[in-house]
Amino acid sequence: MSDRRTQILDAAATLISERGFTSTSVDDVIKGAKLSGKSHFYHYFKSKEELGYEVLNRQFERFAERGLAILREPMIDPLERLNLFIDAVVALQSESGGRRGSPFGNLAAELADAHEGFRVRIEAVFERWASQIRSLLWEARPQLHDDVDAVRLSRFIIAALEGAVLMTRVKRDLSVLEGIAADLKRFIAMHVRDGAAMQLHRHLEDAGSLPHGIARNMSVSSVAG
Amino acid sequence: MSDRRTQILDAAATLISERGFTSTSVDDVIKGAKLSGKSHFYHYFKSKEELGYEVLNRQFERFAERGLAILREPMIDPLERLNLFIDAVVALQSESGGRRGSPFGNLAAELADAHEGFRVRIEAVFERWASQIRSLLWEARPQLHDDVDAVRLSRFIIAALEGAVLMTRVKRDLSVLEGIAADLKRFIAMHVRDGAAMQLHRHLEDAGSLPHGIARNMSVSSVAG
DNA sequence: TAAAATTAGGACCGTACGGTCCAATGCGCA
DNA sequence: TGCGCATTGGACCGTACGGTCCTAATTTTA
Repeated sequence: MSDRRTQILDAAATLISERGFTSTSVDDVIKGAKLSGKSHFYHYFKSKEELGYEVLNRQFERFAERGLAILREPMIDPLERLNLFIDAVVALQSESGGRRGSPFGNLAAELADAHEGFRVRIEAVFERWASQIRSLLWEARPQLHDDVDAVRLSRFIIAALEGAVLMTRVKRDLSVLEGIAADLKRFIAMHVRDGAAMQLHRHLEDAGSLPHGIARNMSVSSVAG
Repeated sequence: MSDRRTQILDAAATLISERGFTSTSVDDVIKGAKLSGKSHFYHYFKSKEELGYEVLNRQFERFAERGLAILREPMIDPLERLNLFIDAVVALQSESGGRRGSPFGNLAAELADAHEGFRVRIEAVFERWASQIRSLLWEARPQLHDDVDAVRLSRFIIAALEGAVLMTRVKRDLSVLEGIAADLKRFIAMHVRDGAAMQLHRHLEDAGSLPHGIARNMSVSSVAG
């Protein structure tokens, strides 16, 4: 992959995450990537659409590096990893001051109905994400209730996070995301075997500021039960 | 309010909820509302922006009629109303086959960053929505734990629903929303006083098909406790 | 019946968009 | 030296967009 290509992709990713795909013109991308003109751009990408697809993949890979990688850490208790992952999403959002949304959620809302090509690709991204969480839940299954539905729970986690990011953008208030993240952790804790963690959560209203706390308690409770 | 105006607003609402605001042209609206030409449109609206604002308000009012009205029903137990409301959101989404998203979430994702005028108005819509849920929770406070944070819980409910609708659109699968709705009910049940409802929820995995069930049990448990 | 509001229809404008084409210039590499 | 790729720069095209202006017919209302 040439230098210029990634340069263009980076510039496009920033612009698209700020203004959306439709509202980002090829000329904007050219300016952002400091290209000489359109022919320079079309030397690397055959269309704006193709650029969009590649940006989407690239965004996922970045997200995978920073967020999803946590879900795979083999040395940490799986449920603790899940909490760390939620913290990572919050942290990622903090960097843009709550202004920029999830790069997938944005595109999803903008293009899911209008553009089938994007819809399919975004669906695939969500599926890859969900499958990461599912396999983590599978790993944590000794600690969880027998009737926990990993498919449903993974979807719930993603939906809650996407919705939280959206509301955070609208309100321009990071505390919205922080609050929902903490509640989400409590919801997950609800699925942990025996009552210990379920009673516990009420003493951990400030779970957001103690991200490691809950998960450790989860492990303890599962060992106890 | 003249007949034509509402006709235009209806057509615009449909188009915008299908394609988004940016991708809906004034000419599209004119075709949709069967107007004779642009001058006819601009006779009623001074700009496309103004149209958008009014559509947003109108969408909220419709949503308020069908969905939010349930939250205010004085004769039904408040927590049961909350479950009925969640069912109503699912039903609303079913009508478009899961294709059309929440009219607010769509606009929020599309315009929150790009257009301050819309952002502020969408924020106001969410706030009105959240305040309805807050006052319901206030009404239900004898049944709830003392430490329930109504502001946070109302935000969580809205975020989860918005995220669920978004994912349903992307996957084109209504069962996603149904599953998340059921989980959301369980999350709410988690805030109910004493352990009865919390143990109960595990026997009500199919809460989605028994919307009245949980809430009735909530009332019972709160009476018992 | 006259004034006022609504409907109709079209020409027009400036701008922006995605995309094409072309000609010229560097540039490294065999 | 020559081949091929990267870069530069700009003209150009068709289309679509939001919005204005103007005239005339039709309907409503006082």
